[in-house]
Amino acid sequence: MSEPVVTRFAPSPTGFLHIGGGRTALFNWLYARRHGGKMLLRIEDTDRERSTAAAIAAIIDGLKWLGLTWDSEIVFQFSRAGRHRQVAEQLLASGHAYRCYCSPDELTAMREKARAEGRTRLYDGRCRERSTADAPAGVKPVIRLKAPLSGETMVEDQVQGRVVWQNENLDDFILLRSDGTPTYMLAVVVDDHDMGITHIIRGDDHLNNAARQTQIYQAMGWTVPVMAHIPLIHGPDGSKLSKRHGALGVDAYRAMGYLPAAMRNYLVRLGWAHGDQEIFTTEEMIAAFDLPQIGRSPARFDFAKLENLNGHYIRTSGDADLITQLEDLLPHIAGGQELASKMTPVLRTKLLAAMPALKERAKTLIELFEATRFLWATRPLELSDQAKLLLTPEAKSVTATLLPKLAAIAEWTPEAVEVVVRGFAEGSGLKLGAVAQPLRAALTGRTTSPPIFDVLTVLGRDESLARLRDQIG
RNA sequence: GCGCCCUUCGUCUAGAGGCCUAGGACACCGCCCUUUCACGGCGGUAACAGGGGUUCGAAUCCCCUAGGGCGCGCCA
Repeated sequence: MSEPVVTRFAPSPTGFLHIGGGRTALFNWLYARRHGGKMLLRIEDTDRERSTAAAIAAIIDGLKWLGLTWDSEIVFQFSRAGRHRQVAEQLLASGHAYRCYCSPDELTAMREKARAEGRTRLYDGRCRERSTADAPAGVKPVIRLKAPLSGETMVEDQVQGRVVWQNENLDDFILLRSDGTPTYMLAVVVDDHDMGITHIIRGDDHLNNAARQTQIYQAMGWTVPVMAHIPLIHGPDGSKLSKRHGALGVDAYRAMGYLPAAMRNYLVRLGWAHGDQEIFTTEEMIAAFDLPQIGRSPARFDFAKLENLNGHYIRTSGDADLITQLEDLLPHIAGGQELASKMTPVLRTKLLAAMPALKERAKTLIELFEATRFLWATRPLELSDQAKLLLTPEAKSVTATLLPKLAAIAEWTPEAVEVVVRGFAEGSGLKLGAVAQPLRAALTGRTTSPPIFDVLTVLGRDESLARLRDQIG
């Protein structure tokens, strides 16, 4: 209650914003909102080789799509290198760090030897007591933290509980590289401190780093922020999330037709629960979210549940809003640009009219879009060659009576009508679904959702026709 | 190899010693609704990793084993 909460999301711009990062951002955002605090965004671009402007753009774009906003200006870590170096020098001056002249080759040899002898691969601290007078000429040193040799380092984690490391299992890690740039370990601590971060919420792959970072905080005499290490998301088979599973950029989820609200709801329930509640509005999430309730075991990514949730959000979305969502989606799917150019006020009116019936049966925006294809299609509708094989004399005769209506309302070619009627006539107990099959083939050769209004039209039901007129105009 | 973390239905989870013959959701299977597909309703299959303790009593506490994950870089 005393100090205002400040959280942060700190991705490294070496790729897209993947689903795990999205969840971490969500948790940080929720926690900040819950406590009336702020969430800051820091781009950890100290790896100049791998950081790209495209990745930064993708991360920002992904966060915006998820509806996650950050406060203040974005902090670029690389720009703070001077400050990081200053802290390293300070640590050196206070005796909490030392210069190490070990060459990469020497370190590799040391690790190889340790491995061969079955010992730990930690740095053995050989330069710790080496005086500068003994420094080999021409070697640019790195600066290492003079970590405590005995005792223990403890992290009071909001998710993991109290985690303790014996200090002999922690080594003198590098703070400043030989070229004067800071390592991740130093940069994170300095930035989190300078940015006034009160709560660090991040993936539990950083749990081990938390111990080392705690040692830096202690060496500097700084207050250690509250930490919460959340379990990583795994693939459906329990292994590490790979691209094959769901380690896609959030933009991929947008392209698959998932709604931001559904993503948020799915992500927040992955590893976190609030009793039996499954559906959360953003406000409910904010009100209920808390760190200790987050589970400690990794959760598997399940597309089926995401889809179910997405279907729920599509059904409960406003019709006009869905059309907006579809328009936003168009640029992200194949051939979408072309279709986008076909959007007219008339088409929009038709989409709006059809939406109440269509949104009930779509799990993704892609499915919803496919269900509207009959409205986008150029009329008269073409008959596929495969469908022509279904034509029979009986169908043709029945068609004659329905044709005028259909031509006027649905703009079908005679052949298309015949195919459907034939399918309908083939068995008295024929289900509408059976009719839909040849119909699909007849229309555009597609095997996607049946254009239900067109089917009803063919059936000649006055009621259906009236409804069709009302809804599609 | 060393260190740290984890382990309840197929999946996400509820569960903080008796309320548990373990609850909810997704998925799956039936039935109902329905002139298709959905939605909705009703019902069903399905789990405390294994073994030892502690306790009158353990999914809940302790130990061991097994399995999984993460870390051990002049990457972040």
